[in-house]
Amino acid sequence: MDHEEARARLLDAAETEFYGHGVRAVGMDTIRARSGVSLKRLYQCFPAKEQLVEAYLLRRDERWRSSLADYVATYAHTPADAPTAVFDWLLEWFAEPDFRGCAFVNSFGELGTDSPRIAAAIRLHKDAVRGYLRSLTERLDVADPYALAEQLFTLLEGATVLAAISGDPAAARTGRSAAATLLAAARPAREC
Amino acid sequence: MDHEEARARLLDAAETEFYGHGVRAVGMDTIRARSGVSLKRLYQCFPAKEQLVEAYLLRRDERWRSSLADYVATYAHTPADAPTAVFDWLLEWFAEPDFRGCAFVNSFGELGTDSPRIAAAIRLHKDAVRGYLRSLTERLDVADPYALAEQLFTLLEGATVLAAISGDPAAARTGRSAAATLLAAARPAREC
DNA sequence: TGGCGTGGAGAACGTTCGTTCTCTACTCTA
DNA sequence: TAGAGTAGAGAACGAACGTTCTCCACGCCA
Repeated sequence: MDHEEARARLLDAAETEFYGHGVRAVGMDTIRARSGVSLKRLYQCFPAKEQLVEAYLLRRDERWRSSLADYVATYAHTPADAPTAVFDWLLEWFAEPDFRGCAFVNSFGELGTDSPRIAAAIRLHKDAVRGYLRSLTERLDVADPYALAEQLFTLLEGATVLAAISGDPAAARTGRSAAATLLAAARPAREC
Repeated sequence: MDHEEARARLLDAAETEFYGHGVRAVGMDTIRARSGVSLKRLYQCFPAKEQLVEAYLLRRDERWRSSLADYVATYAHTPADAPTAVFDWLLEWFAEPDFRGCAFVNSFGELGTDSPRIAAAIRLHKDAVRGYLRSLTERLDVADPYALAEQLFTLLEGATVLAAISGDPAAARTGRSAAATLLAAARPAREC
């Protein structure tokens, strides 16, 4: 097992355990056991737990946004369909058996106050999502695409929180219907 | 100091510390030090940390909803103003210096998987908020008040998450404008 | 073949956790 | 004043944490 594979297995274990139970609830020995990587190599790859958490969040950010963007690119045939497609993707995510809300929101609640590095990684993710939503609304014929993107972002975050706590993926449908209404209201009123 | 005062001081300390730093980050000795209640009395009032956390959440639920409902009752002069008044209250909450997001969302991320009692307290709170929002939309002349309440709930949760992570209370204004648009769209289209 | 450096297994370190125990001081009642 | 019960301060306990260290087995160049 070379350095790259050890790193990947550590990040896989970190993602499963930290996302599933919270960061503070999981010890480094659990990461070692689940990854099959020795403690010595673990600390060679990540000199401290905080750096493992940070790397886990950065990798999850990239994968999460890629998955969303790929889905929207595939299923939204026109720019006007993109915002609702975001919520279709959310519905699939919420229905995954190990869904437990937004990893970044959960980590922020746990560590945001006491770890500036992790707080920064979390803000990086949220800003990237915001940027992605803006790229979708900028293509639409609306008066204020940034304001619309912020509203969609708010719905996305709210749906995620409510789906996690209630356990009901249908929260995505509420977000979707609200997004559709906001989208319709934001379009220049041609038909009037 | 009698039993009631000890209990209140413990809950005050628990609220400050658990909300400010997360539950797992705060030890029982910190609660003792901040409350001025001896460890022996602490364990007489709350035989385990989990029960202190549960009591902290239950008390916060009552106070949080009372504060919101009082504000809305005071400042919303018509039923139609109530939904946006909710977001006016949020703006004030977000601007408080120790605001750190929703205590229930944060606790759920930390403990929701491993502590059924705390998960239940969190769901109780969210269901109570849902019920309150429904009581507001039921008074409106809209086709589906429950669906509208769920949309408002989604915006409320999303605004809270984004305000906490970004540190910008303006997230409440985004929620407010989206709520106003949804409210207008939900009203029977008399004027058309 | 023989030394040598790398890597794994897991013991060990010091700290902190939740929780319990000990000891002392004080306050009531007879 | 003597005795009994309560409460506080804080030591003590076992477990778990993040991190480091020890020891041994194995693969490489002379």
